[in-house]
Amino acid sequence: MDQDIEQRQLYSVNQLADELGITARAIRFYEQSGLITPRRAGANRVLDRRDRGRLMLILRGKRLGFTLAEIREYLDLYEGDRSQFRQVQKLLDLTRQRMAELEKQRADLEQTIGELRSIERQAREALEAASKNEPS
Amino acid sequence: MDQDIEQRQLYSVNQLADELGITARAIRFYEQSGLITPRRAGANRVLDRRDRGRLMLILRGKRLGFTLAEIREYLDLYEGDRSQFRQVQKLLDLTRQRMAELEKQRADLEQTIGELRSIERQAREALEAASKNEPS
DNA sequence: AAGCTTGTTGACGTTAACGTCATGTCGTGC
DNA sequence: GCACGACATGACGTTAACGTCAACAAGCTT
Repeated sequence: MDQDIEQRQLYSVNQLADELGITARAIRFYEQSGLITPRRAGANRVLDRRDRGRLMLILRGKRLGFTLAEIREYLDLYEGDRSQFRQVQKLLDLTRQRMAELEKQRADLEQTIGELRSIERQAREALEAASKNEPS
Repeated sequence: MDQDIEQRQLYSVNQLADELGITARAIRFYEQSGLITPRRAGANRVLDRRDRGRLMLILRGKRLGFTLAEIREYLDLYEGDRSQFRQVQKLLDLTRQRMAELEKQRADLEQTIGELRSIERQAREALEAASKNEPS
């Protein structure tokens, strides 16, 4: 069925770790922290597309400076029970809260990038001026 | 003179810590790490506008997920010797490198914000639909 | 003079997010 | 049947960025 088709692609810890540029230890740690729940074949972990997707979200979260605990909440946003009022309310709250954080971060980012651009321009001009005065 | 006018505003560690929403311990730690070098009045630290500015840069850097070591490099960009070729070259390199990082981060950020918006919309619609079916 | 406040310097504790062994198991090729 | 490689599970080590606490000093205030 569809599931078989969709989830045909399977990985071992090391395979996926390699592909994502992390270590198997990290993946095991994420599992232990409850961020992913890969299946098993005997004792061995078997990761699928879904695990891969979550791992990519985890890595993005880390790049954005979130802790694993925060990332966990974020992941829950995706798969929370969307049928109950309370759940949806909480979802809405968390989402808005997180968005506020991210938008502040975006402002910081824009400003910093702007300043770096300015520094870069100054440095470039200084080099150009120097090469005019001292054409080796 | 101008300096006296500009730097009239002075702070104790705790004053400035309060204002910036951090602790005095953190400020002392930043000093120990070489990120700031406040003056002294006897044994007591005396912080001025410049220290305040650097601290704000430090905090912004942290919000952007940089380590203190990286922030230190970043701060040096602002006050590095801009008269020597090697220095300026290095400055240019570091700046561009950092800008690349930040622009990647910005992409991550845009995508995440977009996803959160979508989740928020879904949650909002679910709530609205529910309130139509069950008008308490 | 005594006490309170606000500061100082160590020194040690803490948390997050893994890294790094040590040791054990399982399937496979030879 | 045995070596080998890939995996597993503890257990302990590590780093960054402070928190916390003890012990002390200086400057008021009563």
